[in-house]
Amino acid sequence: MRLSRFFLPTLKEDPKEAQIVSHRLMLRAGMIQQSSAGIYSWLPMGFRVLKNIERIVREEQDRAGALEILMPTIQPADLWRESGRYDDYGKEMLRITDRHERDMLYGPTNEEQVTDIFRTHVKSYKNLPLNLYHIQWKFRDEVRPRFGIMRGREFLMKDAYSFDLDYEGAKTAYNNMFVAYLKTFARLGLKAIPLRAATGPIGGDLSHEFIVLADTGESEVFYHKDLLTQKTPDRDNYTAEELQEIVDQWTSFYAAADDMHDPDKCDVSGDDLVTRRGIEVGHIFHFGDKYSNAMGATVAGAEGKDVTVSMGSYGIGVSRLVGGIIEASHDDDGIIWPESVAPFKVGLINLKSGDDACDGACDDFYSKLMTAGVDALYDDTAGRAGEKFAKMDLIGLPWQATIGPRGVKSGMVEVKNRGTGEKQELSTDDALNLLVGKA
RNA sequence: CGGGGCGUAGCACAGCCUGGUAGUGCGCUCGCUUUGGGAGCGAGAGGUCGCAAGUUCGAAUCUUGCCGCCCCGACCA
Repeated sequence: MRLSRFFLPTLKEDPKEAQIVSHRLMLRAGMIQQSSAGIYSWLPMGFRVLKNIERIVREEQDRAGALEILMPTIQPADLWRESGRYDDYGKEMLRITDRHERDMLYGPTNEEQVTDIFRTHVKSYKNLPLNLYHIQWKFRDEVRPRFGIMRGREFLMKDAYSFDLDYEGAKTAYNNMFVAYLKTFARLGLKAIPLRAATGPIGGDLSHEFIVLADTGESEVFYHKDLLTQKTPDRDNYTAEELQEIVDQWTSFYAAADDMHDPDKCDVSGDDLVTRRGIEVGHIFHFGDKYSNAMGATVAGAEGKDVTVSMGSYGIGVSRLVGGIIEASHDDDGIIWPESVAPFKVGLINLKSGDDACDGACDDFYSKLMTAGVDALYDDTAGRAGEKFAKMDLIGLPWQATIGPRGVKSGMVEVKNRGTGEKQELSTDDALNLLVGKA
């Protein structure tokens, strides 16, 4: 993509409403535009990152055996009356009345909707286990939206729902998602730690939240330092026993958010206990028959009798992750995107647009990158060098390739790693090989 | 939901107290000079001062009401 043809409204100054770093950088890097409190438009740069995160989340859900569907944003109130949550949910639920005076709502979550799908079509234990997920916009009318995209009212969430015949099956489904989450967050370049969590209004008796460590996180977390050095599971198709082992291993270390942390009951000694701040980016629940019972989601068991299915739900805040990743990965100059989610892999800087030699070398290098399938943003604009460097650092592409009058004669390209700041002068071919290898 | 703050050009802000032709910097457009870390000079474009009512000869400025947004706390993917 040529920058001259792109839409990238960057800002030199900090918008005053943006207090935390991810919000500031997202606005400055032209990723989002606020529409109203807690509601944002996604501009091309932001949308690309959002889609990359969504893609990774989807791939890992698919690998874990979950099946993607798409449920609507607008739901009928009657479904929620069945579960009893229409009255329980309170003002966070955005309620809408259609032209026929029917009560509708903008879904804050989809347990009722998915349970309705399940009970309509699944009648036999032979069709279990089943895990259905979707990646859809949610709306929760938060009293106080803040932190930009991190706590919006409208947000993109992956939510999966598992259906099993009994508790043991449900626990395996839960463990399966637990492991899928470890893999997902690792691919996103994040250190995410699972914490035992209170189950809250969704109900149930087993729940973990996944926290990304970042200094600007909303809550304080306490954990054993060895938790961060655990090996991320990397295989597919673990058996139930293997899943349990992995979960047992990861949960054997002490980890608690401030609301669950009790210094008296914490047996981790001083140096081993780490205290940091974190952002919740995922949450998994086992809640048994809370919804299946209320809504009549039963299947015929092996003995021919109806059995109420055991369910769990598993959320990942996809849009929140955009902010979460920035919180976890930035410096004074701007964002540092992990390669897996970067909007482009390489930023190509033409230091002297309008100069025939520079233009020629850059155009040539750019077309080679494209031919090699490297997603590059080519700054072919007439700006000055400093301005181009600053902008490239701000938007945080993992690799920068700079071609200017100095190197063009000798056929050299300067390649910079945005994360480490390391620069190297390479021949065009070597630079190309390096960047192709990374993409 | 309790407490606090702010609405003036795309962004950051001054002007308001003490009413009298709407300003500054950045950004944007054009020209020239520059060109390896957010350039210099010159010339431009861009604002019904959040909305409404009131006071006044006259309101960005004073009064009242409304709307919007942000921050702190309690609550949440």
